[in-house]
Order: sequence, then structure tokens, then C-alpha cells
Amino acid sequence: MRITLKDVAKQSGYSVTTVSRALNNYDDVNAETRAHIMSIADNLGYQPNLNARQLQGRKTNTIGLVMPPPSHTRDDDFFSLLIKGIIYEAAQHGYDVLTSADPQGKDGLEIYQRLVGGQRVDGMIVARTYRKDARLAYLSDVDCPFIVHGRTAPDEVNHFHYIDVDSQRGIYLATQHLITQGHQHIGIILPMASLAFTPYRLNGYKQALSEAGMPFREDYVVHGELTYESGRVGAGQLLDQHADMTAMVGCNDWMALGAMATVTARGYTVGEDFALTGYDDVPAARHADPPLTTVRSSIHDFGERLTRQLIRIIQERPTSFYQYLHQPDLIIRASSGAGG
Amino acid sequence: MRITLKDVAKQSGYSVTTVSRALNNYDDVNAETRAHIMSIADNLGYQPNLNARQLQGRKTNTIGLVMPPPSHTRDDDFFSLLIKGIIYEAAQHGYDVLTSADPQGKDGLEIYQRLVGGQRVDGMIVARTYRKDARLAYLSDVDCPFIVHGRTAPDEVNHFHYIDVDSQRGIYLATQHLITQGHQHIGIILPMASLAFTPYRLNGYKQALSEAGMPFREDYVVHGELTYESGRVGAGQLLDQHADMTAMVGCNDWMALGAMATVTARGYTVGEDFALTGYDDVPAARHADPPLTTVRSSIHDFGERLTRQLIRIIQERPTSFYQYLHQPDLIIRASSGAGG
DNA sequence: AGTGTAATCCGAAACGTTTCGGATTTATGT
DNA sequence: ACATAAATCCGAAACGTTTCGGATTACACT
Repeated sequence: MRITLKDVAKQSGYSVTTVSRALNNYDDVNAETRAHIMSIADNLGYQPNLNARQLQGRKTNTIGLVMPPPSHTRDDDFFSLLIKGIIYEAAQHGYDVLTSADPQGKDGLEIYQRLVGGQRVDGMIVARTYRKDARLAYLSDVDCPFIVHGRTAPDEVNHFHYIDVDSQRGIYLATQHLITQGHQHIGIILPMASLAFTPYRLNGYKQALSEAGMPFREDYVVHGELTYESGRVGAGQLLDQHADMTAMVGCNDWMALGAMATVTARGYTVGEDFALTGYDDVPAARHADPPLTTVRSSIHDFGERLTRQLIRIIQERPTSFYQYLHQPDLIIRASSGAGG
Repeated sequence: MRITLKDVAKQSGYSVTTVSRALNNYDDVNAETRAHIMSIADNLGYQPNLNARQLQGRKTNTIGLVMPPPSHTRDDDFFSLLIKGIIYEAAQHGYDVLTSADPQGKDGLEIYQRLVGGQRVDGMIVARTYRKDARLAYLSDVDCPFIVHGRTAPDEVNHFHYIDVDSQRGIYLATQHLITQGHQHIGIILPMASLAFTPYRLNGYKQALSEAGMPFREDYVVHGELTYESGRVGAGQLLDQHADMTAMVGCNDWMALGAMATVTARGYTVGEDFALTGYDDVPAARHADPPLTTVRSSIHDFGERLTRQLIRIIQERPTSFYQYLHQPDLIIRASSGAGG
């Protein structure tokens, strides 16, 4: 049978009130009494019933996270890594993480209502956002602390705390690096135009060219999916049309590795007479031959930062919005010909 | 202000009891009454306070998971993937997942006591086990449903539900496959002897050789870490000593990819006059050149199976132990010379 | 008319904790 | 001695829900 406060009270001869206050380190209980009570609680193996405690309107010390539909996360491991960062950072602050998912595969409002309305969490991390996102409206409405990973569309107001990655800058850094290496004809393999971050990446590429006084050429751009195969094909298209091309910016490591295969097959030596960069820094990038220069934005770090800020928001209820654009790092390896 | 049962009761003119029973679909409330109450609850945006409900001794519909110390999980993404499987499968059954970690980096008993003793979960998934594991003893003691990923040491009794992977069979399949391809001199690059599964893997290798009537040669075995670099070096050692070797079994994809680099550098063409196999089927394996034959045991599937069984254990309280040894699959690609 | 039964509803207690306000005892200052 | 303050303790109410046992009404059957 479970041990309750009443049991400890009975055993110790003090009231339930005093036992509660002793165990919670209130200063209106005698030091000896406290010690006595504590030792009894310990002996009995007393563990407070957290539900009863939280019923008092106390904090749950728990943050909530709703996974997007599995169809969105099956193939990449972005979320798995994010969660890991969240959990460990939360633990540092004494918080647990309650994770849920919609069995129907929607990312339904219902789960938010159940967790928040049901008082099981102190705050939420929202993972993906949509236009006119009902979840954000709900959370704002009920005044539940939350932080979002990612911005909404550029034409909507961001009246909430968020963290996003500055992918424009990432591609800018990569392109600039290639320019510094002396390349004049630099192609770019972009993701599908439908993805939200694609325009940002294109902008980064253009920005670097323009700063260097180099022209932007529409025919140096090719689009594809975020896969090895797509990079392979895309690089082939670029090389077919532009024999003078000596460098390419990949918008994803797998695309870049696919491009590497094509470029190598055509007789170039990547890192010497041809340069390539990727994006993400997946493990395979470091072990590629030659190792791939790439842009890293630590997903783990994202998880940590989201969590740290959410906990701050929960505890301090700031009035202004925390809106952070993560600055990714350029990881220079042999594939871009610098120091390789 | 939060809407409670009392508010719905007042608004509808019925008692709190009736409102509660109406919303919980008890059959002693009139159909019209129920409809009326439900519509009012809906209008008011009533959400039951789950803490109060659970205080009644009800189920929490939550399963707990404690992450191992971050130092154990930083470099591999095993746990990230496992969690993903757990969360999605739990959602299918209407369960949430409460995850915690020890801020000190131990995997402490305290967290189990807090979650289980605090009545926040219906059952636990235990991730890594040790000799004389106090956590297993505790969970058995308080009669909390739990399932373990991994077995204890071979010399301890396994009086609990568990799921593990049959890595002996995985390496057996890989070795057998190489033998079928006609290879007579097959080396193996093993992990450190200190790892629990290393002996299982060695056994699989021996078993395949012995079934084929081939001798086991101690000097065909080399040990290393689970890294690319280690595979590179290990393969070099084997080739230095045995010029007639035409195949190697890697105990990890990264080791195999490292070996691939060495073998290629020595002038062999992997997939034609040399065969290689890996283990794990990381993304890089599929995209290697040539693609790597490897052994896959879906981690995602592990997470799902652990969860499914735990929920069954929670609901049915079976008297016998569910103990499952996952049979991994051999994924045949070009690196082993079959159909490549 | 009286009895039994089904349908519908509700009051009060319970779950285990915290908190409010006060009670009792002991020490302090004059 | 006497009022005042400090230290220590506790009873009762509260948090929001479910459940137990019974109450009330209506209706059918002898």
C-alpha cells in the first residue's frame, strides 16, 4: 500500500500539516522535529503524490512537446535529435518532458487542449507552424507559456517567442568561402521552391555574389529534392551546360555528396580542381572522401536553447518576445579546397 | 479562469455528479440531459483537470522513460530513434510519454521513485541495464509494470519482460552470405571486448564458419572501436598479414566504411574482387560507393515493440514474462558482390 | 391500492496534498 | 508581573474529480 503523509504523521506523532511543512523545508518547524520526521519518511519510503500536489495549483515542472505527424519525420532525424537536446536541458533545470503525438497523424489542437487544459504541463514547445496556426492562437488565448521552433510566414506577425535558423546566412558563408578560394563560376543546387527556407538560401547565395561584385546567373541554379540522387542529377545538369564551372553550393549534405559522385566521375578531383559545400553536417559529411565542407547548425543546441528559454518564460513571464535567429557555422574541410 | 465541473453544473442546472457521469458516458443519465450537458461543456471549453482525475487512482495513460546519461548517448543516435518509435506507438494506444533524465548524469533510482511513486506514470521503459540493477529491483518491488531494452548479463536471471536484439544471428547472416559468395578467407573487425555484445557477434561469425566446415582462425580477428578510423586501421592490419583475404565482416557500418577506404586504396574493387559487410544500416551505408551490404535491426521497430508490449503488460498484467529476441535482417547491396 | 422495478438524479465522502488562520507554549523586554 | 514577540504546531478548508449509496419519480404488474 502506498505511504501517504497521513502515515508519516501517525508514525511520527505530528500532524499532517507539520509533516508536510517539515518535508517542504518551511521555517516554522523545529529543526529536531524536521529531522525526526524526515528520517521516518525516509524509512517508510514516502514519495509525495505529485497529482495531489499539482491539484493545489502548483507547478508541474513539466514541459510539453507534441510531435508532428510521423509522415513528416520518418525520414529525417531532425526531431529525434531535437528531443534529445530538449530532454537533457530540461533535466538540468529540474523539468520533465511530456511528449505526445496525434494518433490520426494530424497535429491537432486537441492534444494541446488536453495537456494544457488538463494542467499537466507548465509550458509548451511548438515544433512546426502553419499559416494561421490555431495552436498558437489557443496557447496565446489561454496564456500558456510557449516557444516556437521556426517562424511563421514572412507576411504574418510573429507575436510570440521563437527560435529559427538563419539559413540565408549559412548559404552566404558557404558561397563567400568559395569566392574567397578564387572560384568565378559557382553553381547552386537548391531544394524545392515550395519549402519555406528555399528563398532564404537563394538570397544568401545572391548576397555573397553581389558583395563580391559578381553577377547572379539564373542558369547557375538548379532545383531538386533533399537527396543524394537529386544532387547527383543536379550536378550533372550544371556541368553539362557549364564546362567552366569549378564549384557548387549544395543545400544539404546528401545533395552535395551526390554532386561529389558526379563531379568525381567526370574526372575532377574534388578539393583540388573542384570545390563543393554542403549543409547540415550529418555524420557522413565528415567521413566523405574528401571530407565535406558544410554548414552546421547544431540541432541539439536548438533543443537546448528552446528549452532554456521556455523555462525562463515560465518562470519570469517576460513581456517582450524572445526571437532568436541562430547563426550557423561554416565547417571548412577538404572538399572546398581550403587547407585540405 | 479555469472552467471546472462545478461551472458546467451551475450553468446546466444539474449536479456535479450528474455532469461528471454525463461527460463520462455513464448509462444512468438521460440521453437528452447528456446532450444538453455536453453542449454546455463544449461551449464553456471545459477540460477535465487530469491531476484531480488521477488522484482518484485512475490510470494516467502515460508511460515513463528515463534517458541514460548524455555521455552515453551523445555520439550515437540510438536513443533519439528509439524515443521516436516509442512516442508514435504510444500515441496509437492513447498514451503519452513522460521522459526524464538525471541532471547529474547518473541514471539514478531517484527519478524512478519520483515518477512511479509520484503516480505520474502507469509503467516504465528501462533503457540500459547494469549488473544487480537497483532500478529493476525497485520496479519489481513496488509492482510497477515495466519492460527492459536489453538483457542483463548472461549469468543473472532475467525475471522481467525484455526485448533485445540477436546480434549473434546478425553477424551469422552476414558471414554466411560471404561464404555463399564463395569467399574462403574472411576477416572480422570486432568492437572492444569489453562491450556486452562483442562475444555474441564473434559467436555468430564462428557459427557460420563452422556450419560451412571452415576453420576459425584467431589471426583473422581484429578489435577496434566503433569508428571509421578504427575500420580503416583494422582492415590495414588484416591485409598486411593475409594477402589472400577477399572479404571482411564489419561489426558496424562506420568500421566497414573505413575498411572500404583501405581496401580500395590497396587497389581492390569492392563488390568485385573484394567483399565487405557492415552492421546497423545507417543512412551513409546506402549511399556509400559501392552501397554497403549490412545488417539492419530497426531501432524504430524496437521502440514500437517495447511500447506495445508495455501497454499490454499494463492492461493485462500477464503472469509470464515477455522476452523477445529481435531477429535482424541482412540487407544485401553491392559491396558484398551479390547482384551489385 | 400496494408492491416491485427501472430510469434518472444527487449528496457526501474520498483521493493526498498544501495553505490559511489561529492556537499554544516559550522567551523577551520593561 | 505583564504585555509582546517569537517559535512551534495544528484543524479545517480547499484543489477538481469520481464513486458509493441512496433518493425520487414514473410506471407496470398483481
